[in-house]
Amino acid sequence: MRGAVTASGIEPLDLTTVSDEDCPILHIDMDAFFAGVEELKHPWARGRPVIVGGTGGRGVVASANYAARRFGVHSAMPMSRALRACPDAVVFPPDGASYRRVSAAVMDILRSVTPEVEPLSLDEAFLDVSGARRRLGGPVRVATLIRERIRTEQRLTCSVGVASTKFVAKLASTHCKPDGLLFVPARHVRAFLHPLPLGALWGVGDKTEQTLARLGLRTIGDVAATPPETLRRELGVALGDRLAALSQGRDERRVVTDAPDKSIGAEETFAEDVADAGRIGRELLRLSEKVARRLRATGQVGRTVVVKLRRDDFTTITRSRTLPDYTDVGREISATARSLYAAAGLDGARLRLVGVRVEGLRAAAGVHRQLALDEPESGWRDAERVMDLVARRFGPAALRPAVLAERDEDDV
DNA sequence: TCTGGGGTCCTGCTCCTT
DNA sequence: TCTGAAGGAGCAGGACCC
Repeated sequence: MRGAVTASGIEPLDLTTVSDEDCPILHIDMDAFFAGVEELKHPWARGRPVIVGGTGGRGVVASANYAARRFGVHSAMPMSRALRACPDAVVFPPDGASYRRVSAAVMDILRSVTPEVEPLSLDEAFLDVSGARRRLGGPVRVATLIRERIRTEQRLTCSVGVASTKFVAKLASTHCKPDGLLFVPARHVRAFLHPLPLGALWGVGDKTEQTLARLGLRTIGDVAATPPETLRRELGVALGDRLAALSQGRDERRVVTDAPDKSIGAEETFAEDVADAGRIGRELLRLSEKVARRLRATGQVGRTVVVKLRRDDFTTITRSRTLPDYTDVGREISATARSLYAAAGLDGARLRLVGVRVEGLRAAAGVHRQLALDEPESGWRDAERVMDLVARRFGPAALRPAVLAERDEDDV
């Protein structure tokens, strides 16, 4: 689809009749990105249903191409169910390195258009192309150019929404998938938004949709017609106010090019539920080392350690502790994580998932670290930096704590 | 049907300090 | 010196997004 929203609906795009001057926000969304990259790597799979996702007993679909989607397959669907719906699908396990490489190339294309690029994930980004007008033309022309370059240089398709705000641009790109371009002029925003279902609103998932449905609301237009006090009372101040604004087409968020990380974490679902405290402790150590490595690789330190534990009945508890000092040392993170697990009183409980996350991040360079009285100046921190160097040279499995040595580690 | 992994944001509560 | 209010930090849990 290459169209524009008009007073009478969506029509073929004709810039001689409508101006895109006040709509500088672009939302670029790659079509079935992971599946598309796999099709490039494995040309024999082209034209067949392709699913990317975990192939273990508890895997879910991370991405499915449009041939697979015709069978009802969608992301986050359990793989077992996806394969029942589409038994002839070709299944690939996720290959993060390839996706990151292609994503970086796509982001380079976007940044060659404007430095005002806000990546949302590997396959999505917002752009503010106000500054590119003189060099490249108006927003719709820039969107067309980007689509052509991604197609010819990366052999992938994407969909682009063009609008005056982030929220509407994102809805527009979703609306024209796959391989589309949709321009929503500022004066037609409400006509575009109001017929859409509640779930299209940013921040409305299953629970919120049920709450709003109890009030008899079905569409974004219904939300727009509801008094803000009612939304606040039912959903809380923050969400109520946000939905009231979005439903009217108001969205003050700017394109942010360098938002700092708030947290870094790692988690793992066991192939089968685990009750053995020793095994859970080793998993917490492995995840802590992984998180610490990522902190050091990105030059960050953090202060709050959060442990996530999910029981076999899917109830999830979290426990956190804020440390006296910032850290990027795996030993410190794992000692805290294991002590939080011990204090949670889940000894003997069957767990399906454990996770470790570090919050309260800062740039390591800006943090002066206070040594404890009994702490040598060169300790685990230096040892782990040497381990980083070894891992970079010989691979991540070359060096690891002895208690993890019996495990194959392919996800570091 | 049976639910991954990486995140952000919000709310409500407790505790501590001023 | 005691007490209560206000505000901030820390913590736990839930909802949501891709």
